[in-house]
Amino acid sequence: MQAQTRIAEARSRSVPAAGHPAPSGAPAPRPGRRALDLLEQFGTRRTLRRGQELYAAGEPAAHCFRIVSGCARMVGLDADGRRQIADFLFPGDLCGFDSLGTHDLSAEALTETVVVVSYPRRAVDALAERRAEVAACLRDSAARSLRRARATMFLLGRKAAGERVAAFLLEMAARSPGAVVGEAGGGRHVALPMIRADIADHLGMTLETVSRAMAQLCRDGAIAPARGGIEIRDRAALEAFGTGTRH
Amino acid sequence: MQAQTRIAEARSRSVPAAGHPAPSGAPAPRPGRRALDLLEQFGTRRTLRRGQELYAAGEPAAHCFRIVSGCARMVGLDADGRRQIADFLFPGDLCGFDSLGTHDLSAEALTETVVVVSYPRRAVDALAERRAEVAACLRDSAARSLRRARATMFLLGRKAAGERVAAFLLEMAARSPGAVVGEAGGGRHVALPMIRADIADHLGMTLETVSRAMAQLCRDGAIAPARGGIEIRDRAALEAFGTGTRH
DNA sequence: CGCTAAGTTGACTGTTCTCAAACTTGGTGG
DNA sequence: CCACCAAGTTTGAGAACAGTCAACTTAGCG
Repeated sequence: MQAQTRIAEARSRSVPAAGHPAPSGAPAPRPGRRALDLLEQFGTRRTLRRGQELYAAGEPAAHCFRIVSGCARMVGLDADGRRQIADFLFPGDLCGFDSLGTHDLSAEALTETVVVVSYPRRAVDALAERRAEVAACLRDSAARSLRRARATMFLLGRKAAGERVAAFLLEMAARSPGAVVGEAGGGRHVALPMIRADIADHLGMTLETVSRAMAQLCRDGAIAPARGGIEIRDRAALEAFGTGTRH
Repeated sequence: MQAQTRIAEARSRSVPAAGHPAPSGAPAPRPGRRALDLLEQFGTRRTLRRGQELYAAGEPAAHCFRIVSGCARMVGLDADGRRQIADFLFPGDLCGFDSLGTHDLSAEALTETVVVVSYPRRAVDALAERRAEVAACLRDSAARSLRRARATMFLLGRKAAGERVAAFLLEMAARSPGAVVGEAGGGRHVALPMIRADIADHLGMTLETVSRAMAQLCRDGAIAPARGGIEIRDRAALEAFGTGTRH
């Protein structure tokens, strides 16, 4: 476990463990997300097959999207072919709204079929211009993305392999479609529509290390393999896993 | 060098190396940042000493800030005392504008004195409500923060130690006060107001490893030590450094 | 001119990567 | 119906990058 600059007085002001401000806390009020209903009239439905792109990095951001069903991933590639998955997207999630000019990442369908609603950027901007509540909603959405990104930064910079996998599974449990906020955990099924390589590229590690960490979690009885994902058997064990190992 | 999921067709749509969309490219138009001048009437000036907090993580976001002079850091701490510096702030940079409800990170003065302008959150929100161009400006600012955060995620997840340090120095060169956009590089002085531990906590490594990487860069002739920072001697060498090593 | 904080360097350890092989799983076609 | 194949996953053995611990040097400051 890497211990440099270990701050002695680690007070209550700590970084949220996973992506969410309060993973099992308040039911997330999402102030005025209803405001986006005004946008619905401009939306057109689209269906994608697995691996297809909603948009590519560098492309002019002409459209934004809302996931209706299925899952997607937001992918960054560098010149060497190294890949970083910034985030996974589930039904209800927005993407492309926080791009300026061009998209900085690609968005790709993860499941066999993904249904999205596509909004023309011009319509979004025009509506935000006229209706302050829409602008506020978009600002709020961007702030939420930023908060999630920062939690991921913390995970990538300061957590050991085991901790990352455990945090990832807990986040998936909280975000997956059908996740019940405030669920006590235990016997909870968590769908993992992405392959190991995707998880690895999200967590900044190799797929082998992901596999090993999950095998260890199974041996510890924290999780159990299940069709298309895992089942959380011991939430406390999952939360504690990997602490005390960082290089 | 970690090579899993190395995508063969690494096309042109690649992640920007450092934090900036185009580090040496277009002069960054910043559409309508002038709009924030409307906010100036609500701003009050404040001076902080080194180590003092602008705000603490978890605190209600009652104020937002603009750095006038000096530098600051945005810090996340977890319960174990592990620290992650999400970003450094330089004169002209905004912070606290993208918080919803509470600040998710702390902001702390880095240099001996930091002068900031403080804006009451209520005034910011009220102005954004009435003036669409202000709302657009804030949305734009949040998008830029998000883009920077994603570039850092890529760096933390997929770059080797040497590459991280090199990318960091190049980013500092681009962002430091007095940075001339489009400067050819070579003989360029880069101020580093933060200590090694800060750099380490930003790059997700130990201060010893940061020190070793910088020593190597000096030996390679890419940089040279200079008072309060470094000097870039060979920009190309700096850009190429560390590629070909990732575990 | 000593004191403290910051930075450097060395030796050693270990977590994670790399390479490689075996094993599932699901789909296809003979 | 089952052999076969491809994609994905698991597991093992060894290497190496980066972390840990520790000593030493340098810089700043009263």
